[in-house]
Amino acid sequence: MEQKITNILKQNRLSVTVSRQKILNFFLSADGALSHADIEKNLGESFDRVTVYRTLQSFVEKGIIHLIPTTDNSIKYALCKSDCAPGHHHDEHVHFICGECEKTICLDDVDIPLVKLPKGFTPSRFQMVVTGICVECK
Amino acid sequence: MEQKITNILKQNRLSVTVSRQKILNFFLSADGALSHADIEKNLGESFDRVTVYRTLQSFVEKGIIHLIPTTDNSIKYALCKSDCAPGHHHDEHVHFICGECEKTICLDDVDIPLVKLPKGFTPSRFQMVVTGICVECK
DNA sequence: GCAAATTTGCAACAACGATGCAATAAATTT
DNA sequence: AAATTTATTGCATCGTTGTTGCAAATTTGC
Repeated sequence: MEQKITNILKQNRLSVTVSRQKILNFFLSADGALSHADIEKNLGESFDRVTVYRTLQSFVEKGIIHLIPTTDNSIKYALCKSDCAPGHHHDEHVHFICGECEKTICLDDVDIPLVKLPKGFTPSRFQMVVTGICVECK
Repeated sequence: MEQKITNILKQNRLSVTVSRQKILNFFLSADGALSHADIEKNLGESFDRVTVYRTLQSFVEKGIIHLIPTTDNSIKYALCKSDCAPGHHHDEHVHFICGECEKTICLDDVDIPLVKLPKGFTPSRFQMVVTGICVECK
């Protein structure tokens, strides 16, 4: 586990630091998407807010995690599947936001269906968010 | 036009005030989705920030406008089609965010395709965001 | 183990959004 | 149409979120 985390960081040409290891570890153990606040809460007082922000930024840039669109002015991050590469994300799955537990869940097995756009629109990325009640909450 | 705006407000049991009229008018004349900042910029110094926030909130509650999910921690609002009702939105169309001009466009004619969720998930709302380059930008 | 390159923490700052309360404006009543 | 009730606005204030510059501390490569 320890080794796996180090490998992921090295593969992405990121220095292996304690904060990056801890944050990445938290993503690997978490079941859903995480917000900045979730991470800070989990890490306690060990790191500065700024460090967390910068760590998340670098993870997004390297394609280790991806952003999930929300309507509530919050940013959520989730681990990318292994076939994500810098600049080229393969997170083309549906995200589910539970209105009860507020968790954001990656439905890795649910592909985003294709849609036909009007003439002239060139899509580069499709994202789909479903709101409702998750399995756990009922 | 003046009359149309007043009617919309009255139909939704909202007092007809200058700020609400101006903001609603801006939505009717705008082609894409608007952020709080867009609205403040457009209105100039005429209204307090708080008034704009509260106006947008009440419009969302009444179903006059709806929220659009974004990944950049900003809130965008767009006019609902006429068949929106309080609590029951019919904004089941695709939203397009242009990476060039940064505009968010409602593709009213593009329906969100149905997806089959895993057992136990009860969906209440589907949203789809496509990023890319819009007609205007190329 | 040492020098160069990164990363971290701190301080300060800006933007965004919420709330309580008094002043103002709109809707109702008579 | 004036008076009363009701709803909205503006102001002050506060908290959260996210950014930037810079010196101190770590990591990396040798």
